[in-house]
Amino acid sequence: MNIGEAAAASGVNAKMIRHYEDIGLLPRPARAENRYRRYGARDVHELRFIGRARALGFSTADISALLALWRDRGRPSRDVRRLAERHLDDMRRRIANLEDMARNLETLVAHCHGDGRPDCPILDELAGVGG
Amino acid sequence: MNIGEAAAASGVNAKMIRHYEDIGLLPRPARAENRYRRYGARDVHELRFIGRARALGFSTADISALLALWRDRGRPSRDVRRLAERHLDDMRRRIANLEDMARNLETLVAHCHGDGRPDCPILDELAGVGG
DNA sequence: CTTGACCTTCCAACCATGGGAAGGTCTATC
DNA sequence: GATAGACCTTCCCATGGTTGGAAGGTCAAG
Repeated sequence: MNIGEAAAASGVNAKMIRHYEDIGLLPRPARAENRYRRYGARDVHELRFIGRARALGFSTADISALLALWRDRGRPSRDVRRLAERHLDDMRRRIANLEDMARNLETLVAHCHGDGRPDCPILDELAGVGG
Repeated sequence: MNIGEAAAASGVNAKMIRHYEDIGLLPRPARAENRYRRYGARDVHELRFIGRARALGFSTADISALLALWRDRGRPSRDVRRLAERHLDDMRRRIANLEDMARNLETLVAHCHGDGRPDCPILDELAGVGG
């Protein structure tokens, strides 16, 4: 099947399929006589794998490692879990950062009249007034 | 004062000060005879403003708007608050996305032995096994 | 005069994704 | 068999925030 069909079948668009090939995440596929890329069921399977990993927030570097682990039937599940835990920690850190910022901004917004008057605690805080 | 002192005084490093100038966030400063940028207390104040806004997660585009609102003494606080609320919504969306991913991955990690055995629900899920 | 710290501009990289140009190929329809 | 439209190819560029470095000018202290 051509790249467009593989994209439709996997949910990964053609542009990204070429990109994943570029960065070595996917092996270079066989080419037809017209130089079109040719994909099979196995490729679509890997593309779906990538799509699901992306949906869990894994970076392409992580996905590369996950694919290698997946291809290696005998790998210890320890390795997979460790990778997932590192990613989880990273996400928790990002969440905590965002929540910190959101909480602070929420407080400021709550104290801002938000009407026609010019005085505004949000700008005051940013300007370092009384902070 | 030179850019290095302004950086030290504001907490925004020199590289970023030049960048903010490039993208029009800051006015181009006066230059000394040696072409060095010259900054004053007002500039340091604006840089601190930018630093605090970045710490609240505002994009440079938002900060540009906030600076304009700040400089305009008569602006209605409504405008500031609206901008802040949009940013808050955006952050909440990002948090929700991350939490979704983290929850899903947590479940998978919890079900993975994480020992020497090869079977791993994380890879199974990514591969679409039983999913 | 030399050394080292500072400054200048310019170029490039990260990451994932998307847009688009310029050109080749296939398929359906007239 | 011509033409249209959908598909494919490679290539370059942009995003956003930040960092790194190269190559060169300037200044202060020794």
